[in-house]
Amino acid sequence: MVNPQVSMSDERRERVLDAAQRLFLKYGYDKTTVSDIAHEAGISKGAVYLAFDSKEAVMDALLMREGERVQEDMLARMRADPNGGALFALYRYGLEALSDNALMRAFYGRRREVFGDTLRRLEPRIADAESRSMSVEFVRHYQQAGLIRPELDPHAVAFLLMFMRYGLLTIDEVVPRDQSPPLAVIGALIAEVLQLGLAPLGGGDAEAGKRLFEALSRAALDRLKRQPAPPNTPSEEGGTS
Amino acid sequence: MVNPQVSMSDERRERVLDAAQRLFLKYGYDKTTVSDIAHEAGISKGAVYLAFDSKEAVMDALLMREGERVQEDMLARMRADPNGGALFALYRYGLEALSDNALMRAFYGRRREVFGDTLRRLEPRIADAESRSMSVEFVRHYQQAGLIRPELDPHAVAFLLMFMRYGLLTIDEVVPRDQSPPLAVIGALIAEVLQLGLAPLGGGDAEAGKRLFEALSRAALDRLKRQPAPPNTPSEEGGTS
DNA sequence: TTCTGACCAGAAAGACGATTTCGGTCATAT
DNA sequence: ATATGACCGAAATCGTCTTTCTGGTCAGAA
Repeated sequence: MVNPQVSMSDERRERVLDAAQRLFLKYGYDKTTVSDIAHEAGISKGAVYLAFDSKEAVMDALLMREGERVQEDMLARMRADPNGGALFALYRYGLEALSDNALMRAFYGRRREVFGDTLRRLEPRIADAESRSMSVEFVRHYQQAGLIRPELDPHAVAFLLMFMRYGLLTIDEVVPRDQSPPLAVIGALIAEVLQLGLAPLGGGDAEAGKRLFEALSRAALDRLKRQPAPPNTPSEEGGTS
Repeated sequence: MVNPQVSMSDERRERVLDAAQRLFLKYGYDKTTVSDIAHEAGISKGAVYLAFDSKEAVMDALLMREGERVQEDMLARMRADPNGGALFALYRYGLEALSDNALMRAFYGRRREVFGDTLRRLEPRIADAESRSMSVEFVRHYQQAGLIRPELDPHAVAFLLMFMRYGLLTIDEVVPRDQSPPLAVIGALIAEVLQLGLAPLGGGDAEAGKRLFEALSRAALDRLKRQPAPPNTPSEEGGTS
């Protein structure tokens, strides 16, 4: 069904996604119409439908693109740091990359103002992404690589990493972002605390961590890409009659 | 205005609060009527108004009572632990006490299903309670007492403690409570991580911490009690004309 | 071909009066 | 004194109808 041929409309798609991102973040998914997106992108409404099957497909493609960007960003930060493979650095860079991307921050924060009614549809994917990035399996791998102390309960550690990220990404509903300490300071502290609290004495082999993380995250992304399309959930509802 | 004489209707008040607590948690503030509360408490509606000025006053008194209970609970846990003055123990017991109180958990989690429209009115008080319990001043005191490493930025530490608690208390909107590791396990891990990550080597003087915390929390509670009534916010809205 | 914008059907958003609900009061009973 | 529950007015809810909006299509322009 999907045309394997990549036409020159790729740039068109990007512009639509750019426009959609701006408008979704500013007005929310529900209050943004397809005409608005077309106008913002400087094309006609029909052209949007040449590039995407539906409004939801625009959202999906946008999330995919931004998710990849976050991942690239995180990997770049990691590679730039000679000690970037240590758990503390990984987590820090992941958080920083996420926090720097407004759309993904809203995604993980499940902001209803931004995603509106499609949030329900996206929910499983958020949960999936969340568990993928800091799952129990992840923690086990790190324990085997000697980057997390082996005696710690991997479930508890995964949960800790999860709710810490959740808290950091969602607390700006309560404390405005500009009243919090700068992200770099927070990131550094989180990194330090996790390093001291979870890593073995000496911090483990940072290079091994770097390789491990790169492999794991690539594999996860590929798996995601291979998944063809998000299952349609036509808000099934009804009695038992 | 408040009658200084404590009548025997104190038990009546308690029963009303018990009833209100059950109903608020089960049906939410909006869907619970004063008649419902009266019925659940086994008295008439008029009697409710003999004990409280308004429905909002019931909510306020309930939150005050449960807040005190949480504090008592936390202090009890702390006192029971010979090492309870260490930062890690304090934070852990605070979280556990909070998590064990359904109403206060909903309060800190800003659950709209529970608090309904009054949530807006309560919001400042939540923020106040939040900052009170883990404020920058708090952290500074602990640094002076040698329980938190002095070189750490107190703002960052306070923010870390804040968003961690926020994340833990609110993540069960996403991950059902019964799918998370048991609170005791999480509490222990949090304690361990914070101890290793924030405390100086050796952990500092637990006794001093215990005394300090008790004093600080008592003072905070007293200050709160002295505050007469929450300011009425009649949802002011309108232009600048 | 490539793209446009008028067009459509179904959904959502008002309009609005009738009806019900609910916080709060008070005359009355105990 | 203490407590009750019928009562009140404001506000919310409901039901119904009308109007507007909006995702998606398609005949035709470029």
